[in-house]
Amino acid sequence: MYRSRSCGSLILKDQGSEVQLAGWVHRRRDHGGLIFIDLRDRSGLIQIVFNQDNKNLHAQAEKLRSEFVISIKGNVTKRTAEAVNKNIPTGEIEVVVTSLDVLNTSKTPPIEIADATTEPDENIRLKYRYLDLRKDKMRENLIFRHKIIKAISDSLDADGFLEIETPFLTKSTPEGARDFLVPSRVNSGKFYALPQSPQLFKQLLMVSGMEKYFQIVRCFRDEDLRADRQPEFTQADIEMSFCSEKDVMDMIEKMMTETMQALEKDIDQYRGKKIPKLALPFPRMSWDEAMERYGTDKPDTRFGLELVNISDLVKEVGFKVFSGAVKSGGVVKSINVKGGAKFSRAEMDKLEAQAKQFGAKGLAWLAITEEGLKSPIAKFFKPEELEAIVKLMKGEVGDTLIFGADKTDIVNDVLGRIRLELGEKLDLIDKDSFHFLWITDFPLFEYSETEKRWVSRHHPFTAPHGNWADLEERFAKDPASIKAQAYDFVLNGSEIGGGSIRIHDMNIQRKVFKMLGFAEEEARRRFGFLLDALEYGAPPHGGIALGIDRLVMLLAGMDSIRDVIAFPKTQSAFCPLTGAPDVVDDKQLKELHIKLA
RNA sequence: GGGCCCGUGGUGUAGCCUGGUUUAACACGCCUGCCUGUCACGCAGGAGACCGAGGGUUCAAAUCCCUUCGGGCCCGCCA
Repeated sequence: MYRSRSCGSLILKDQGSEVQLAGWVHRRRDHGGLIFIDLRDRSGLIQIVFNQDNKNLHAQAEKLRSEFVISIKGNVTKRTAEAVNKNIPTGEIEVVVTSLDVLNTSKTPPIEIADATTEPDENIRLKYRYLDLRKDKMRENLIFRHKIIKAISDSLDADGFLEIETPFLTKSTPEGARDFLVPSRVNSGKFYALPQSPQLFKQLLMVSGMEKYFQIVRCFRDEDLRADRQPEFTQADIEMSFCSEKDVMDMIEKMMTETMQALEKDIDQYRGKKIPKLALPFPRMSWDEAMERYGTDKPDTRFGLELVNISDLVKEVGFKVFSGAVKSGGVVKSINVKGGAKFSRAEMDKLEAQAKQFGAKGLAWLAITEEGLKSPIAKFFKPEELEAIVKLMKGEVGDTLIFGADKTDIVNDVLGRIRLELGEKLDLIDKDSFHFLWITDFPLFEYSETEKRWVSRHHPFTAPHGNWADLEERFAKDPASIKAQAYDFVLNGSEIGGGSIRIHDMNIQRKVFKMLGFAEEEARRRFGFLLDALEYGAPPHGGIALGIDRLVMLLAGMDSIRDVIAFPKTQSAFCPLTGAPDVVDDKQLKELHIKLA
């Protein structure tokens, strides 16, 4: 036996009892005759004391160094009033050691575990991840992650959902992200793909009559990495039968609320303050409205600075950039940057440079000052035209209006991004608030410029809104106007989940494949198993998948998904710890029937 | 595929712009010694980097230039 108690569990009431503890030497304070050690295990810290009552023991203690692993026996003692350390939970007590066992020594670690203020280069953190994870923050993050997953699982379990595993070695499907491929040894020249999500399997489970399925499951997408994107990531994948969109959203709201309740203390601790309770139901906003007001399908509603469409006001003005944009089917939108008039010319130039980077031709602006309107474009307008714009924008002295004029999607994209920049720059974002939001009524299709065809916005199994019978007619007329029974779940401007009601009718599914440009034969080859299944009494069904890593990151207030994943990869998809990916033996390649170019 | 930032003892940084008094500085850590109430203990002393790698410019390069490798943020990409 190495221990009878955990370090962090000791409390004042334990005084007088003899305990055995095991853990790591966190810090040592050697006073010569008296040695203090902060002993650390997963539960926390406790100060242990070596005095000179036992000379032999004291001599052993002198040799202890950072990160040595020890087991001790000792007596829990109340500290004197002056000696209490209010900074740690166990600060009222200490353990006077009576015997010491060094279980392992340690080299001086390249990461200072006890130093919470500095953070080594990420390369070093990942190479010595097992040390990095010893630090308080990382340990807390992993514990927090565990609790979130458990809360989600508990909530779904209580609701009658079954956790069912689905294959990792599966079939490559077109559409969507690039697949990770796994060569088959047994089937020469053939490949499995790792799932981008268990999408088709969970639908099949509905056909199987499982009714309510969930899985905390790894998904794989071979795309470039970002602060919030890893090639393998975890989803809470959910599917249910006989449900409407509202049923799914209601269910997720209940689950999220229960999860937030279960995590309340942890979240408050992360933020160092009480976080207000969530307001229910979460706001639901159509995709059209989100694009109109925020220029994005994942609006950060923690602050204002909304986009306002001023096309009607400017379609006849002399300024061709504005009127021309409207006349050619585009749009002119404006943001009232409250207090923006204080920006210097250089700051406005920088903002414009950013807008150009985002794809704008320029960024017009108009400052409302005590001395009147200041703007490089004012001279192109009649005074009453400017007045009307300022009035519509509710402009006041001290504000700056910025404008985007172009094709609708460019204006939305540019101003949407500029809005986020300004939100940060003007410090308008309450970092300790949680704005959950549903975006609904997505377009079913969008046109892909690269592929020169209509592609699914969500995925090809998404059910359209409206009458399914005249789907082809609607598609022929105006593909972009067809809305989907699809919804995204947004938190603070991040997409943390998305789902849809699926097509459960083989004929409709077949038609959608056709619209997407799959020949009958190809659809059969790629998705035949799904089409078959839909012919055997497939119930209406739908579901959603939540990105666990992002959710944990946002709730914990971290800036990178890597801080809530035990062993993540670098931006170049490399693992400094293991050295993966790496070359393999010729023998292995040969068995897999693979010849390198 | 593209843009921007970074790389200096074990760790985090300064120095670089404006090349030469730099024997490359500081903090943490590490080592030795002293110390019985510290808790980021204190005090005294010490070791440790030729500046990511390669090339170039120059009398002289951590410093300027080019190439390359690695890390980060972003665009593209991510149904």
